[in-house]
Amino acid sequence: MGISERKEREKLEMKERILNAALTMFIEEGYEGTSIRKIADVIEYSPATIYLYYKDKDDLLYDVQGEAFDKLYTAFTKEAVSKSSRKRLEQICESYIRFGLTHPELYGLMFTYHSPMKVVDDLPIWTNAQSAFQFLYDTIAACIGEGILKFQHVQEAVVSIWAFGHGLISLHNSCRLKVVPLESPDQAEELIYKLTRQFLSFIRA
Amino acid sequence: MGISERKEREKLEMKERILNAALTMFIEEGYEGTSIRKIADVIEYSPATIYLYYKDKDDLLYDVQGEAFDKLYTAFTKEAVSKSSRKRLEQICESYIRFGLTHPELYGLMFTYHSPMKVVDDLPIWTNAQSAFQFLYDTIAACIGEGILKFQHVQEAVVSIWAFGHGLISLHNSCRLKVVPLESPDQAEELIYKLTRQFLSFIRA
DNA sequence: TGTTTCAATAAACACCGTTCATTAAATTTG
DNA sequence: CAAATTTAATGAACGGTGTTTATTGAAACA
Repeated sequence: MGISERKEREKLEMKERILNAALTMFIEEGYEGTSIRKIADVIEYSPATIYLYYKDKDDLLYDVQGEAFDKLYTAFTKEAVSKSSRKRLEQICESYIRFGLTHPELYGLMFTYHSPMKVVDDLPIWTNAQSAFQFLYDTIAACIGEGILKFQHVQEAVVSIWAFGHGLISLHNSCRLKVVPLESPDQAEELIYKLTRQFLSFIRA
Repeated sequence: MGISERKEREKLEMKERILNAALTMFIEEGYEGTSIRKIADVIEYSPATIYLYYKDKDDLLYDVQGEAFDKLYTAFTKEAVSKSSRKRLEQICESYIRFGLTHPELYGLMFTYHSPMKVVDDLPIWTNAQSAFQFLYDTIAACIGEGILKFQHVQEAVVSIWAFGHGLISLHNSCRLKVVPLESPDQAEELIYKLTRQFLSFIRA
């Protein structure tokens, strides 16, 4: 009975086609430019077909968010490779900032938009962010273990460092840094990298 | 010629009626629950009428954002009154955090949603945030003048402190702190206040 | 009183997410 | 192989959205 296996494989392939179209559209057109109808157009199926593979749009965007977190985790494992936990933390932060500035729309889906989190509301845990989060957590735990950070509790350190980086990126990506007089867009990005390094120096023991 | 004056007054009154309805609806129903048609329903006019007073929905939401910033500035002036600039900075931060946690939807309109910022795109400056921002800026400038912060440049201090507070609030309001194992929602809020105080201690000279 | 100005609106346009009865093809059964 | 059944796909509709425009009717002016 190879038929049911083939059908299941085709089902997965179709779901992946939808996901890829959604991911591409999201990167190129952003949240507002990504609609079920346009995705259906791209994959040359009717809008109703998408609902055979995804419960609703939030469900689909949750998987797109998952892809985005895969990209972030890949960036971490490629760019934060130092054996020194202190240096690795710096590399993670820089990698995180670069990701947020380079992929603003994906970043919004990962950390800002409510839509994909509606799926998580019922669930006990938000698995999409798990790998990337664990990578940061472990590195900070190592730092604290070595006594090179002012923090005593890993959880507090993680939330603080994350919040600082996220605050900078999200204020920048949402154009809120416009209240701050800056000479150029480049200056804003350079400031963000600088302030991150400065923050890390402030929390060093 | 009192007629043109009366007409202008009526025009302003109508615009205010629309604005108040939008503000109330935004607080109670949030961004997604606020539509032109529902606002029109509340004020008992047709949807098209709103477009005689506001160019588009973004234009209206920009004014709602302005009202929200007025509320924040009022909170600042009421809750951050210490003569000590160091203490006043702490009061501003606590006031900011409390505002963000108490009015999540308004906070999103002020610092997250793109919609109201489309109006600012063409403008040279984002005036809505001016007063509240200046209040923070002046206090930090005083702190640096007294040499009680590790920062040398006011701009860098403002962006860093703001980003830290904003990061905490926005991660919390968008449910992203779900990756962090916390025992209760209350614990999350208490953690946010604690980390803010801790951050301020880290940047103290 | 007749004319003009203008605020308000009904109706339409072009989208959106989503549901459901119908169709047609693939699979299983007799 | 033919008939019955399962199932993937869809057309059409529902109720919603922001926005535009031609039309109406009342107020202001001459």
